[in-house]
Amino acid sequence: MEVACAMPKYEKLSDALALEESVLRFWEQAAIFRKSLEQTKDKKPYVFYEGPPTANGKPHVGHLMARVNKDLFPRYWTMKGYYVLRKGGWDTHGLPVELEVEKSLGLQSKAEIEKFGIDKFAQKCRESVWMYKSEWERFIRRMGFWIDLENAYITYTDEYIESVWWALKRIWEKGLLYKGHKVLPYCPRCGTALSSHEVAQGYETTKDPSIFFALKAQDPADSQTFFLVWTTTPWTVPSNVALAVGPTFTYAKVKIGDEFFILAKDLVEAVIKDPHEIVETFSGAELVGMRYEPAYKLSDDPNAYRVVAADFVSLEDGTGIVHIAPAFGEEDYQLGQIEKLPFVNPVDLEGKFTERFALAQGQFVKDADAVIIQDLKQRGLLYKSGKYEHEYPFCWRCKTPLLYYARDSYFIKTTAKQREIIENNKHIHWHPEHFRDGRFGNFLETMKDWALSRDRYWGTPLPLWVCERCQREHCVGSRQELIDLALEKEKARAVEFHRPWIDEILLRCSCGGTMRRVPYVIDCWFDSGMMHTAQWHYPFENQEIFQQQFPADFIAEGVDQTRGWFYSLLVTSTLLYEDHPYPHPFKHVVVNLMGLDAQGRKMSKSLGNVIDPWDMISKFGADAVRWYFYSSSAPWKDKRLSLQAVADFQGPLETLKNVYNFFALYAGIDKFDPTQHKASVGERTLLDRWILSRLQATIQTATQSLDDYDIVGAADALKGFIDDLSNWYVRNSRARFWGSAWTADKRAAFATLYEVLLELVKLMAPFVPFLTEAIYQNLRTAQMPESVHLCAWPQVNESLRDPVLENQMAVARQVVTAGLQARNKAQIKVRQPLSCAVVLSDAPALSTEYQQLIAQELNVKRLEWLNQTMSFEFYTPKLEYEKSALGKDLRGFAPKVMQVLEQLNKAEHDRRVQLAQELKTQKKLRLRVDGQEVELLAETHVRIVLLPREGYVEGAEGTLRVLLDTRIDEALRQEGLVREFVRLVQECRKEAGFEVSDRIELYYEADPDVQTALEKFASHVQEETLAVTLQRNGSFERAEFSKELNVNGYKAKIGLVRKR
RNA sequence: GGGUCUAUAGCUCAGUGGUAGAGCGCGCGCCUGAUAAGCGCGAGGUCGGAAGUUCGAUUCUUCCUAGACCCA
Repeated sequence: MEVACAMPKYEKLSDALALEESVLRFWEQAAIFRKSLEQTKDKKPYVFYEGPPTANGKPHVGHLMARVNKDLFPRYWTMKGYYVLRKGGWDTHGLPVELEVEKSLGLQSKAEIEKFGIDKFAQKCRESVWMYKSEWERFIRRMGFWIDLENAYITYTDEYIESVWWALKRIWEKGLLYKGHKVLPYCPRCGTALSSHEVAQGYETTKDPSIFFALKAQDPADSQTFFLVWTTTPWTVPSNVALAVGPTFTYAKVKIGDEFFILAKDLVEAVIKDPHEIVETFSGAELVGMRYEPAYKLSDDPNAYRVVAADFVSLEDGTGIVHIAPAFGEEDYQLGQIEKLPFVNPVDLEGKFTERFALAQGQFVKDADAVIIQDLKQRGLLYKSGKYEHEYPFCWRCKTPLLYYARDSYFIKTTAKQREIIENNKHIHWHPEHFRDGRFGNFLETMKDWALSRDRYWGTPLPLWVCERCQREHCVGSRQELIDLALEKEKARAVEFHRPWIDEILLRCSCGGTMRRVPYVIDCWFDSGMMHTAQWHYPFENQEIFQQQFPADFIAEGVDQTRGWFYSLLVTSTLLYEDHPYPHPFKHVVVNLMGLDAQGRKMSKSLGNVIDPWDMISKFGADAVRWYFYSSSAPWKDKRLSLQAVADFQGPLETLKNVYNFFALYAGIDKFDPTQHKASVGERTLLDRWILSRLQATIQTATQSLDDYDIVGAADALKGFIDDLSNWYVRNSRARFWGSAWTADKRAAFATLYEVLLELVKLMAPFVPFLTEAIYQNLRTAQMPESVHLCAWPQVNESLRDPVLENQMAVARQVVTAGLQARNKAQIKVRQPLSCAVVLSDAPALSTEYQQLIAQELNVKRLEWLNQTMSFEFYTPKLEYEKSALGKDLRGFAPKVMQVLEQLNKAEHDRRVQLAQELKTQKKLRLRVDGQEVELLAETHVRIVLLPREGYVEGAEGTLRVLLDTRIDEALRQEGLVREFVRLVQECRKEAGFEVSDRIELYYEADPDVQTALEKFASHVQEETLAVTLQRNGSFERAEFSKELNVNGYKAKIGLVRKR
């Protein structure tokens, strides 16, 4: 694209893909994004936070869906005159990165990583996070997403980490960072515990074994009595140290064969399928204290292997007797603490059995299930086994089943600030609103402390040092502090804040001992959750920018971030900035749902239904994809994605292009100069004033909708306006663009459409930045901003608003619709002029201007506007009668009366009018039937309906009716012939490839009827077809184009010569 | 098992305590100085199912079914 010259270019638009490439080049060459920031940099800020992606995976549809929203609002607020700094960001730490590297290096475990070398491993991780960087840049550029990637924050830099350390230290100083020993979901493959929001990402439906096994009661009385116990994790049976019962439940002793089984009475029928009888019942409390023989005796503790009471026992499934293994369940662990049960853990950190459980030593626990089941069976302890389908958590990255495992971990005591976090959330504007108290609010209500530490390598090191001598713990909050406390200060000054280097820094304890760092890194969600602060290396630098850019006005991400980024942002911010007024760190959040496939199924690699965003972009272009997401439905609705779906929503963009192309065609031909060809308000026609008023309404709705973060509402308003512009304004204004002289009317038409298009592309610029830019570049004059994206957002001009006009025009359009309907019914083409159309409406008659418009659209000579519904000039009344009422009141006389009424309906028009008027004024009708006087009541027995009179056909729209006089006299017939002839000539012009403005010589031969008509309307024909001459039997041999025609059944032949 | 949301025309979606709407698609037409465009009309719906509140429920309530997401 070139710099605009004095006159707009009015070029025809190229296809979407070429157009967008050319716009991209223009933006880059002219540095439009940078200029948009420069021109607003002293304005009030509108703050956007980028939720950082990881560039070690390719961009997918989910990113696309969030990113279209992330781009829309910054563009909008920039045009509104705000400074919208859009700092990019990259998430570079954590398990996902490590896993990629492990895979590429062929490493299988933490032991292998350590053998390989943590330093080399860290280096590989640092490189790996940029694997798809160029892919991301290509994607972001091509979609027209404007974000500052050059100054993006990167979570692995020392500066970023230092800010995170600062935050951790503040939390530590508040006493909210503590070391706990808790049962946590643990990934044995990755060798680390996971936080609740990570676990939340990995639930899958899976089938696990379901076994009912028997443990022999040490019943003083004797015999073969067993506790019947249920579990879906047979591998935890060796760790069993107790059985829990509900003290208030009733338990039954059931006899099966020679053996007795104890289980909850209510579950007997569900569990026991063998012939059985209940021999005894007792309460759970009575069972407490009983002892049993474990399946595997791994503890000698006298507290082990007894029945205890617990309130979490349920009768929903199982047997009402719960197997307790404190090493592998949170409730079990807590019960173990209360009951002082031993802690039996024969499983190592890789999830494999140790020598403590020889039967399955070295086996992964899930694989050992089968061995244990087989063993129980052989020993006669297995009552029955099967499969149980349920949701079970897997590691969100490596898909290994998680084990609930008692571990040491550092926690942030988020529960201590739960009230503040919930209160803060209440002030955030969620879109959709129900997320605030619904999905997100519920999550906050059930909040747990944040399990922060990870036994891994590539992440922000947890800045806690512990004294080897006195065990004192210290949290380091900055590099300076590290240097101050370090044994080797120079080393601390230079050290990179990553393992293994940071581990080499030893600190001096106040007791004189040496402090060593704990071995953990932290959950990478804490990293990204700290971006509000760490992106600026605050508080070490950028105090002012931070103040300006905190909190965010707006963020947008997918629903999967509910427990991820949304949560980590809110928690870190609430913990750190307790004095800051709510809400923070974001005021508005737009949540989008995930993409589904065309059948509504979740996209997954295994189904093979994953859509690559590039498929859509390279087929339709970025605008089409963007417009699809904006206009199809709200972001938080399910989206069934397919190429067809995108194609289905392109109508408005095509229409906009057509309107532009129409305008450009004539503006180019007539060299319309917006600085010269102006029109005052008084010179604007009805249609001009109407479209300008509609434009104001559209500006108002679009602005209000975007202010409310209602994207689809704004898109709907724009769609409606484009439709009105094309199908009413342009459609009815075309002839105004053809005139050769610059009359006031022509100036008004050009000026109006020009102004409307300019405003419209501004309104649409945040949605479809490419198309609008291309149109703008063709319309702008040298005085206007260089790019549509540097323009100010349109303001409503109240003086141009005219609601009355808009309402009246709506009525006019109704009349036209009803009239065309009548033509359809009558099977008379619009091209055939008719003498008269009659409007019946409760609305007051429209003024002449409207009536002319309507007459032109309906192609009628005259328009009658009637208010009263009882008009017998065009309608003839018909008596309708109520058979049931007549039958009830007149009995056997009724058929005769009906016969008479039928006859009256065949009477002369005048006679029927007379009856109708009688009925109307007197509310009754007197008839003589067979010499008898009969009185019929209006409404009860008879009522009047109006039928179009002979020669009229009716159409209706709402309460409005339009009658067409369908009688065609000779004059009308001739006009119809002429118009048909003109149409055929126009078609030939097109077929011959002439330009719309080419003058022609026109020759014809035709049947006499046609000939007569043509002679009569010669000048009209010439005007319409731009024929400088119209000759009968002219020299066809000269014609560049000639054709035999069928004019309403008459033969004709024409020849065309183009005049140069 | 629990929570949030969704269910309206073939498809994508609006909407309302009082006879159901749009766009796309389909059928039939129309128009053309927007020309590989444009427009009109028509068909097509037990408003997911059941019960309740009400004079009246697609709308409000409860339950059920299905889907999406989340939690355990």
